[in-house]
Amino acid sequence: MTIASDLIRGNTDTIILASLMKKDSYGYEINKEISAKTAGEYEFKEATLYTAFKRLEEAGFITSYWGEDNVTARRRYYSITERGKEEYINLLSDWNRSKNMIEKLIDTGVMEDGE
Amino acid sequence: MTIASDLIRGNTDTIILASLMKKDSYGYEINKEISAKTAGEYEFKEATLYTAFKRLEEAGFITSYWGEDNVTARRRYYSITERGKEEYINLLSDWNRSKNMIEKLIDTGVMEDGE
DNA sequence: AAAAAATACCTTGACAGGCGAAGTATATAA
DNA sequence: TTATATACTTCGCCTGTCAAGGTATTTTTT
Repeated sequence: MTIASDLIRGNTDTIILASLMKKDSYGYEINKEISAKTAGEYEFKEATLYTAFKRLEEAGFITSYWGEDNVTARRRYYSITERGKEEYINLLSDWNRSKNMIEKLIDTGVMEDGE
Repeated sequence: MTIASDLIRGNTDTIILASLMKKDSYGYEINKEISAKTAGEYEFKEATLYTAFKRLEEAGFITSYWGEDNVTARRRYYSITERGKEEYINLLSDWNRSKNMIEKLIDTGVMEDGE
């Protein structure tokens, strides 16, 4: 069962920023964390992920730096900025509001909760 | 406060089908119902709404017919099909799964519930 | 030693859905 | 008579996703 990407779409940035709220990280690792948290059910497509990084950096919500020489391939680390933290809070609030709205609009009582 | 359309995007069809689960209806009316249910917070843009009708009809999830001559302007009524009802159930289930996934991924504990 | 897989990043071009803008047509309210 | 409400339609732009392809290094397997 695949998750329709249009359902995740509006939350891409929020997911990335949420991850960076905890610690600096890089694309590959963020994706693996998402995969782990969702028991392998979800992961960004690479093009989507790196496009999102670019978008977020241009908007000033994250900054990036090359990781120290490490054992494996080179890594570009991302760090959330103050403005990014504010944005994350705003996006969370947007999600909560839209979630409630959607629930109000799509419920017809035909489905059990949690189904 | 506007709702980001990317947060609604994946639910456009679900919202329309949910409305048609209750009774046949037409574009303008569906939009007014949505506006009422959300206390004026949301409404589809016309182009979005009519594009969605076309998409749903081509997919066989709804059918349409012109309303009887009425007092105001002509109305194209839409009716949900059996396949449309199945699709609605599937979309509801998709929503529930993705909603849970998203919550798992965006929560960092910084925000109170319902905020 | 060679091949394959894992780690890690990047870019291009196509596609789909949302939507601003503009248009059509009728009825009612000011 | 002018504006507003009702009601639908189409065109073209914009944005985000993603298939496909590429680069480079390290580790594991054969």
